[in-house]
Formats: sequence, C-alpha cells, structure tokens
Amino acid sequence: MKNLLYTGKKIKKTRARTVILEEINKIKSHPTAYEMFKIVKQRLPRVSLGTVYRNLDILSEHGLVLKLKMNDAQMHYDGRTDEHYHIQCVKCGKTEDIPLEMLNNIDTAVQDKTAYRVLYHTISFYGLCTECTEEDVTGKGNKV
Amino acid sequence: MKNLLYTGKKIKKTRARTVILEEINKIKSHPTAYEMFKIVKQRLPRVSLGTVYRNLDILSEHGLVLKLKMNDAQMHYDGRTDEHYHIQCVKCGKTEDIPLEMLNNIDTAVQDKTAYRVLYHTISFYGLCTECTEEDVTGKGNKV
DNA sequence: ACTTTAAACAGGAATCATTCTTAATTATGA
DNA sequence: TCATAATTAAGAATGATTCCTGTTTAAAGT
Repeated sequence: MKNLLYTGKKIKKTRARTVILEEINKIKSHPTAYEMFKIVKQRLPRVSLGTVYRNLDILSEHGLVLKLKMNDAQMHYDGRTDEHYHIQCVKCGKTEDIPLEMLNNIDTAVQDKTAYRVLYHTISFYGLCTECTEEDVTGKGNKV
Repeated sequence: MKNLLYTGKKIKKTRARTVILEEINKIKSHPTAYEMFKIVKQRLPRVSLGTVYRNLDILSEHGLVLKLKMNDAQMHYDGRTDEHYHIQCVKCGKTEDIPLEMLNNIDTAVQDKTAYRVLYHTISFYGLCTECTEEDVTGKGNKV
C-alpha cells in the first residue's frame, strides 16, 4: 500500500522526483511549487526551484499529483489524485480537500443545455478556515 | 434599461471606462484584458493596455463586471454580473456562460462538513465548443 | 464658463510565477 | 561497466499583470 506511486508508469525514478512525491503525500493541504521547494530543500539542499516545477508538472501529467488553480496567483499541488473538490481560505490562502461527493450528473446536464461536449468540471469553495475566523476578531490583514 | 451601469455607484465616468463597459456588454463570451484592449482600441486608439487592466479591475470591484479565472494563463471578464457558472473550450480557450441554476445548497453542505466558514463557490466546466468539436476531425493543435 | 483638484491617463518599467536553455550529472538497461 | 537519453542546477527568458511618473481630464463648485 505504500509505493503504488510509480507502479505501472513509465516514469524515471529520480532523487528529486521521489522526494517531491513522498513529501506531497505527507501533507493534507495543497502547497504551491515554492512551498514544496522549501520542503524538498530540507532533504535535498541542492534542489532547484525549476526542478520542483518540472517534476510537479511531470507527476501531474502522469496522474500522480493534481494541479489546482485557485483564486491566488500560484498553482497548488495535491497528492490525492481521486476526483474531489477543494476549498481555499480567502485570508491565508490555505487550500484543502472537501468531503463532498462528486456531482457527476451536472456534466451531462450542461452538455444537454449547451453546444459544448463537456469533459469535466471543477468546483472551488472559498471561505475562512478556523484559524482565520478566530483571527478575524483581532482584525489582521488579508493575504489572498 | 440601458445605462443602469453607473447607477448608484460612486465611480467616475471616464471615456475609457465607459467604452470598456459598453463593449464588454455587447459580447456574450468572456474576453481577456488584451482582447478587450484590442476592441476598445478601435474606438479609443490611444488607450493603453494598463488602462484596460485598471478599469476592468475597478469595474469588477464595483460589481459591474465579473473577473474569472479559468484554466488558461489570463483572466477573463464577464459583463453579466448575476451569479452563474462558466464553461471554457479546452481547445480554443473561448469562455462562456452556462445555463445551469445555482447550486445554493452546497455551500451550507460544505460548511456543515468542514471547519470552514464557506462564503461562496465557483463551478467551471471544460469541454469542446461546436467549432472545435468539428475541427477535431481535421486534427489541428490545442491552444488551452 | 472658469478653477481647482483628485482621479485617471499613456507609456514604459517593474514584478512575479513559471518556463526555457545549457552544460554537467545521473538513472536505466544492454 | 558503458552508452545514452533523461534529469539536473543555475540562471536567463517569458508573459500576464501591476506599478511609477509626469501629464491630462472629469467632477464639483464658483
């Protein structure tokens, strides 16, 4: 159950790639490339930011990582690869998974109503995480 | 029914701003800032791209335009300001409105299941528009 | 209409996330 | 072990967007 990661994929197993995948799978939230870079750098001090970007891309092309576009400037990466939805805190930018069943029927509903051949959809929720809801009282500034 | 645009808003009515708003309201699809720039330039040849960006931002802050993040690099702008969902063609990047009723209940559903105070959500559909579905046979390249 | 003045403007520089280039290193498989 | 194709570090390049500066303009009073 541990390393089903590279299983059955023609993907070269390099040092950086392995560490990136290990580390992203330890995290429940969905870091940016730069956040992953800082984490990976602790184990591979000579790793470069470009390598982290490239490997996150390769991993997502191979379905081992999800690449998420939320309402901030950077991409976020998710080690959980089954289809699911996400939420982002509008204050601190933290991005996490949502325990909501997939709405599989809306793609066909939309396809029936439009001229598009619908392939997939994304749902993103935005709100305040617990920490930021509490901080709200203190009136600190926004990040996202 | 025509110019409810500036109604009741403390927003200065400048040449560029007026033209941008008029033009975006003529369009059903959701152009990027640069596409708007090219359109506006036909009426105001000396307009600058920065002005178009700034005004689209101001207009969206005042709720006169929606700013959309889809799965390409650029922001898209929507003259229709009531809540609704969007679809983007994965091939040509065209972005349009979806005739699907708002799923108002999912915010509370998510709030009940998470530690977040949910404020809003977005749903984006991706697929192939009619033109690109047809072109598919001819095997032309992807843009988005 | 004329004046004032804060906001908006054009043009171009700056920023920031991401991608690309290149020469050196490394994983894979014969 | 060797060949070689992929990967890497470092930094340059790119592209969307924002910011800066000196000039212009819209809004609100005279």
